[in-house]
Amino acid sequence: MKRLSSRQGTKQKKAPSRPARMSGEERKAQIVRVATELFARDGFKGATTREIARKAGISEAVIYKHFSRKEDLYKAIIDSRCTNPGGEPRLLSMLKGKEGREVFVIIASYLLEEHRRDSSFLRLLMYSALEQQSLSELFINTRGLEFLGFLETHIQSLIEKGCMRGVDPALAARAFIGMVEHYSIAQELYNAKSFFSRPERKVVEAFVDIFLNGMKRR
Amino acid sequence: MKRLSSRQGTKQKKAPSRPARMSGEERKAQIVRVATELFARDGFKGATTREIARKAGISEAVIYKHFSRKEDLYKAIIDSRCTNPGGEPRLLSMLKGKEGREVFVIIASYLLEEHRRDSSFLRLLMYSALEQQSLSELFINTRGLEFLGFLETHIQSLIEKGCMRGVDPALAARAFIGMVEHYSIAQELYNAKSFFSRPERKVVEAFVDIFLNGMKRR
DNA sequence: CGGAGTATAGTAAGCACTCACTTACCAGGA
DNA sequence: TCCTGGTAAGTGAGTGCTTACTATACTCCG
Repeated sequence: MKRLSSRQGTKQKKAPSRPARMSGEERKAQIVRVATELFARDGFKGATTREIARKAGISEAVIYKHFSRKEDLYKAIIDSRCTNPGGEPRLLSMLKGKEGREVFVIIASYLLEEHRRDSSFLRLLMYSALEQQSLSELFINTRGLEFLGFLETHIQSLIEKGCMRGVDPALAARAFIGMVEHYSIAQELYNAKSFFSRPERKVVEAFVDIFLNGMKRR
Repeated sequence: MKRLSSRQGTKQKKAPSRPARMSGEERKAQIVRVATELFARDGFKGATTREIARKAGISEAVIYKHFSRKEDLYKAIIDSRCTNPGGEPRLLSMLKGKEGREVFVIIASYLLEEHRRDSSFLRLLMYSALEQQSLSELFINTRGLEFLGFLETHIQSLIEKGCMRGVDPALAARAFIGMVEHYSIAQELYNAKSFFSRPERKVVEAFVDIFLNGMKRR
């Protein structure tokens, strides 16, 4: 009886009994997707396997078929974030061949846009740092420091070429990233999606403007 | 059975059983102090009443004599932080009568020093924002936005006087606070107490220098 | 004595994680 | 075409532990 043959053709999810059967890899990816959302919202400790399961429409046991511990699931999320092709590599390729002001505009736009598009990354980052996950180092190194280093080198060479003043390039890089990233962080910190909204382009212009002018030789 | 009568007669404190007796207010303040540390370390959800009690050398029940719910304890912490006299009022009084470059130096020094002295505040702030505590608004408003506003007004007047370029003063204020505050936040985010350490004075000089030069009229 | 301060010993609910079991699906022989 | 067994995918009902929070009795001091 109860042949579920109908499911195949129709996409209706009215039957609450069993979820759509999935291949292992599909399911695994789905779990990671749901878990990302919840870890970003509630942190590692705050997110529960129960809710992840519920939101994925499966039982908790399925999670443990794919990930032997909650921590493994977290690790999988970080891996997927660090190796995903939409990340730093994209930025670095965008920067290829660019010079002068445009470099800074691209970096600033990238950071702002990236965060607006997907605030979960920043939240994951902040949580992982606060919770002192040992895993957070991986996170930090691949997504945090890498291009701070790039910027530092870039500024260093501009100073050597005489285009910029002799400010400590590491500090200068931090100053620039700080202006831009703090703008995004503050939207989370002050949960103020609205309290301070300017067109993204205007924000970028102002920051790049202040920074480049500030670094200009007299 | 197990009559603990032995304790009664002797006054020796070799028995680790009972803590020093305290007055209600003393005990309350002590609990808040310990709890602040743990909430800052682990967040609201992560911190447990059990550990707070253990670290204060008392039983959980004592906590609940003073605070009817865990949330009340959290609220007490925030109150104590917001009304504490070492906060914004101190900064604003330091700024009184100051002008020009010095204003920015004072603000930057204040932020850096404040955080170095007590990083738990920044952690509390970040946690309360991430965990979407309804209480965080109080936190934010009294300690976050207030002097962002002050800075904005100050910059506005400098622009009107013709000392600075006509950049959106709100954006300029954010840029400056961003540079400075991000420096502190990054020490938590990248848990890099060491990876990037410059003398505080140098950091302040560099940031103020870049910012003021960037805002100068041509 | 009375009451503030404290401990012991709970409670019910929630947590990560497990296990014995059921279902859906596919391959291949009749 | 239908039957059948192997297996991956999924489950419900746990386990033992931890959580926030409580009921109640004991101890000290004014």
